Amino acid sequence: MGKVTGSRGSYAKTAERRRDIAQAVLDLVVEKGHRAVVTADVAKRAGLSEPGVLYHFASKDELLLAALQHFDDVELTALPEGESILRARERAVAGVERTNIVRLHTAMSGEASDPTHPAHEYFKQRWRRSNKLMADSIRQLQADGAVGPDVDADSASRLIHATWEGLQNQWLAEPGFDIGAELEKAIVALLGYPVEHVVGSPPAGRSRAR
Amino acid sequence: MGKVTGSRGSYAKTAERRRDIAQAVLDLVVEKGHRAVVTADVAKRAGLSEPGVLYHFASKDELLLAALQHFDDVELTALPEGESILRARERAVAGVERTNIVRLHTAMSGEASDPTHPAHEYFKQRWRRSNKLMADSIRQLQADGAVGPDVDADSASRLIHATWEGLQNQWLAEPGFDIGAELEKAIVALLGYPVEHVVGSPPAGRSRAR
DNA sequence: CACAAAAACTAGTAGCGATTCAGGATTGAA
DNA sequence: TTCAATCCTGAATCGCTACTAGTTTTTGTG
Repeated sequence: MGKVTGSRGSYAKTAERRRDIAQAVLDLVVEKGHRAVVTADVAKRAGLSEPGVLYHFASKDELLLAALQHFDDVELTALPEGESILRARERAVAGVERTNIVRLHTAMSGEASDPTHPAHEYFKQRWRRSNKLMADSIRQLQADGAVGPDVDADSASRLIHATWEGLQNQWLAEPGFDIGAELEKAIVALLGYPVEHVVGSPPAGRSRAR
Repeated sequence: MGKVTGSRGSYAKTAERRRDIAQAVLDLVVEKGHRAVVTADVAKRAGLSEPGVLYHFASKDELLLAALQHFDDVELTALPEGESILRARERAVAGVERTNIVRLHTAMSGEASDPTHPAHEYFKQRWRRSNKLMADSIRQLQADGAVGPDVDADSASRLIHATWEGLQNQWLAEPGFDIGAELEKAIVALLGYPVEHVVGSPPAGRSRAR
């Protein structure tokens, strides 16, 4: 049933408020790790009461999801033009201050596989989008003759992303190997091509057409 | 100070009790998903009071860890002799009733990358063990001439495991592709060898020398 | 066997933290 | 200006983990 009356839509400053809150969550995640984040702290940092925060995001899970999405946004817009996204990934994981974000990403991706989880759709879309992006890129390389025509672009894309995600997990458990170098090795093996311009989306930063 | 007196060690039935509890947790995880598991239910199912459960496992995280380890045990011992472990993995993931275990595994592997998390050591050892296992297997294949000498066994092992873990995540978010077939493709690309006997450890089942 | 001492357990409860409720303040379209 | 929709707050509520203090069971020892 459509709403007969009412429904005026969000007020002007609401979008900004939501961004502030998401930023507050992100800050706290980076500082303390997502398990130590409590809604009270989020509220304090965002300059809002606790129910005030929950008015904008219905649950804590949605708060964490908002942080992840917010990170996607700021990360992507901050990417230096011309820098290979592959390299950007390496950078993204190397920074200690981002470790906690990757942790959150990994943990949530486990939780979110439950279709009732608020972040379910997010992760699903995320995989789709980045798989498609990279698959297209591979097809382009094939058209250019840089990659053989026998390579299944969709499958290769899937495998490259899987490798990336898995490497992250290993790296979290025990750092001390060059995650970028390993990934590149996998790409070369899968495509038979020393890639420098295969694009996709970083672990905690989805591609976005601003 | 060493214990001058005292310290009699666990009683006879304690190991069994702990197994019962771990089994109870595992059952509940399979039934409801790990997020819906509460210690009260665990206690009820194990036929014990709540503090009684917490006497054996200090926290809920340890309970979940116990479930994971318990699954490793029963899974590994139940593996039909002669069946390729690669195939076993495929089977393991395909079963719907195991989905919740994989979820738990993934989520926890995110949480556990924090060194203070109870499961930190578990996951670290797990990667090490299975990496070593598969690397040795690859070296064996190289000795047999089935795999070229230019392949870096350690790196390949790392990448295969990473791929496996990543494929699982994708599969959880959106099933509907042949996870075993994809993995095999990756293995072939990385080793240049149609492997049937490369061994490692399944996603939620570590190798154990009973 | 008895009996101390450690281990295994129970009832009760403290207390943290997410969520809800019942309003109050603010915004903006008419 | 008016007034409904939106946004936000203080004060509970409630589910859940984990602790405290004391009780029963097990088991080595004489």
